[in-house]
Amino acid sequence: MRARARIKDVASLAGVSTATVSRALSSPDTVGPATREKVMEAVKATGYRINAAARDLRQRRARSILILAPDLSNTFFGKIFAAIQEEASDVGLTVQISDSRIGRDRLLSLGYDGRADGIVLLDGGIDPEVVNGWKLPLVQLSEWNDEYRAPRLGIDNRAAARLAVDHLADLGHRDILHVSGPGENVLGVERQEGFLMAAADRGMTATVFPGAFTLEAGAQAARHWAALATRPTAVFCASDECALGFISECVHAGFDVPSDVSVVGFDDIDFADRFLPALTTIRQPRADMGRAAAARIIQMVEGRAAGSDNVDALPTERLEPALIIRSSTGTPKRKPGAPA
Amino acid sequence: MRARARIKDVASLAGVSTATVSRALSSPDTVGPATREKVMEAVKATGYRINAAARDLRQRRARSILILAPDLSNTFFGKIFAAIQEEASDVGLTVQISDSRIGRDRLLSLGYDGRADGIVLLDGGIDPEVVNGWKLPLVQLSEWNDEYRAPRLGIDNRAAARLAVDHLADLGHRDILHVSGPGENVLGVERQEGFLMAAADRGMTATVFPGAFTLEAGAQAARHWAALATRPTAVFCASDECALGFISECVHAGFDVPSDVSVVGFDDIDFADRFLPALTTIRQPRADMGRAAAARIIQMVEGRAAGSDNVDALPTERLEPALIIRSSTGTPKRKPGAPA
DNA sequence: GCAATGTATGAAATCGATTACATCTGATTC
DNA sequence: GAATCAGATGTAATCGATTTCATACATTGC
Repeated sequence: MRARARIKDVASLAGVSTATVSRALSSPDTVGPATREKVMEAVKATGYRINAAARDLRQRRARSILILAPDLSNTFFGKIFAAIQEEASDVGLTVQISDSRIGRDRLLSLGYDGRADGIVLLDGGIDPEVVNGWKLPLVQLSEWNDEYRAPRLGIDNRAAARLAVDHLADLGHRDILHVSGPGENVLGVERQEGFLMAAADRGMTATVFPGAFTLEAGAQAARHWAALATRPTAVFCASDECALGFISECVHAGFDVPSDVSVVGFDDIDFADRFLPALTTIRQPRADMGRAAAARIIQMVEGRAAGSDNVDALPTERLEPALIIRSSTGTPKRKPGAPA
Repeated sequence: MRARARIKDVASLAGVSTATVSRALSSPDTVGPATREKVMEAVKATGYRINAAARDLRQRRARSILILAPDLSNTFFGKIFAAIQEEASDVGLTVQISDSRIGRDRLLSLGYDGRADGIVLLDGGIDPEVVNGWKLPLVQLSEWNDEYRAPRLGIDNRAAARLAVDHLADLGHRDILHVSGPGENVLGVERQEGFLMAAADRGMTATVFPGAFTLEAGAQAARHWAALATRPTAVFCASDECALGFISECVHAGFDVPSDVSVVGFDDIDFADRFLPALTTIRQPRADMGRAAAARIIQMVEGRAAGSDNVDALPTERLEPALIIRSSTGTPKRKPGAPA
């Protein structure tokens, strides 16, 4: 077997023109049944597969979507990637993936070189000039940035934080701590705002430690917490990883969770329910988020191909977070010496 | 601003031919300095970006590599994806990603439609006919299959299992259990073989529970273990997830790790050192694996482009696993009633 | 029996770049 | 001053598909 067969080879083997082969493959009902048969045989005989570059060039589409995320190794993204890829594959689109922190020029090219028909953006921290410079259908997922002209999909992080705070309030906690996400991140900021507002509404004493979404940030926050003169009886962490880091460090320091401190995480990663203690957390429906983003971007891409022009303006979509109560939260211990 | 600028637009604005623009961009030193300047200005003025489909068609390369993995959401792959993407991006290649279980025909197309120059394959379970049917540079990473005609990169799983067994033997365990990977998976098979051989060499009693790489498989194995009349004092699990599931279930059933049972995992995922107890495990250098695979596939792709023909035949490469000792393993409890 | 219509097919233009080859200019050599 | 050469640039072919338009033929209606 020599080089790849081209459409020309199929055509001459079948004794028809390339136009007919093309038609037989892409819209079979426009060619005669006998011809179609001949073509299909020739395709099989030559092992012909379409050359995507040639087709994409002619049709000015790429049949591919691009996912941009700030850190591909973040376990939070895995399920989202999988869901997007599944939806995309179902409609014949391939998926490209790239770290969104690869440098301005490379990034601009990615959205501009005709290899992607649409972009799912999981990073709200990219220069808006770059993002708005792309002339492609774009969906913001999970994170967002008000300056991007693109619809947003994700949960309401303020409301989600309120779920956590209300749960702790209901358990009887009066003095609570938040280990926040990184300061420049919208998700962290909104969760913190939701935390503070909800705590105020419930008349609770609220403290915030600036943190990050990482295990290490949680561990560090735990050390600060432990050093406090009067320690809050409950902690709401900006991510599950942060929460697990917090718990881990607390336990190592001799504290018990939840009797010394209740901990609520955020995300509901796979390990959350197997951790010891199993983690109470706010679930983000990551697979749903991925599916919704994929559906939206596909709709935009196809809509654009079909000529409707206002598909890009479809509105923001909210998905529902849920409070998952497990074993890392409980009622606060009575203060030593306090009345029963 | 209208539609995207094409090379023709740049050429006429700069007052040169398209050939000159092309040369000014791809090999600047072959055009005169004044011309180069004019072209660059025209590029800036028009906002021109190359159309990748056209370039790829003409050059018969895609400047893209494809990663195929059996489950994109598996946390094990994240670091690998990130490492590959980083290396690829450095040399101007984009990365496509797909689940490798998307159906034979789609899969065949992926390696055949000219959109990828090379493939990194993380799945040893694909029909060899499909894999060998691709006429592309190919690297097997982590998993492999002897019938694929492609170099392999990964650790020696038998030797890795031996590290775990030796560690347990050194601690004084005499009766050990292995919760294996899924039966059809080479990684699971080799780890099991390594386990059995090492246990035999050390004169230990060895049992195997068929399992999987999942949390749930570990939990289930723990229930079986707990039900045993004489329980092995140590367990080697085929993955960290499995190990965490095992520990979690044991603790819930009232056992203590490591005093009732020592547990060794495999992979060293990020959570391993924050779990309670911190998990003793075999580290797979995932970032190194990704980097090595990327380097290899890039070498093959460039080599092929440069005309050398035997790059595909480069040999298998072994990376070193390491035993990471943490808190989930310890000396076995003396049997009740046994002499001190 | 003839115009009108529809169906199947082919020829050739097209998508937007790269590149082989031709041409032109000016410098170098003898 | 002619011959040679190198460097810069342009012309046109090319990559491999899709799609417009034209054509050939069969079918329908009157």
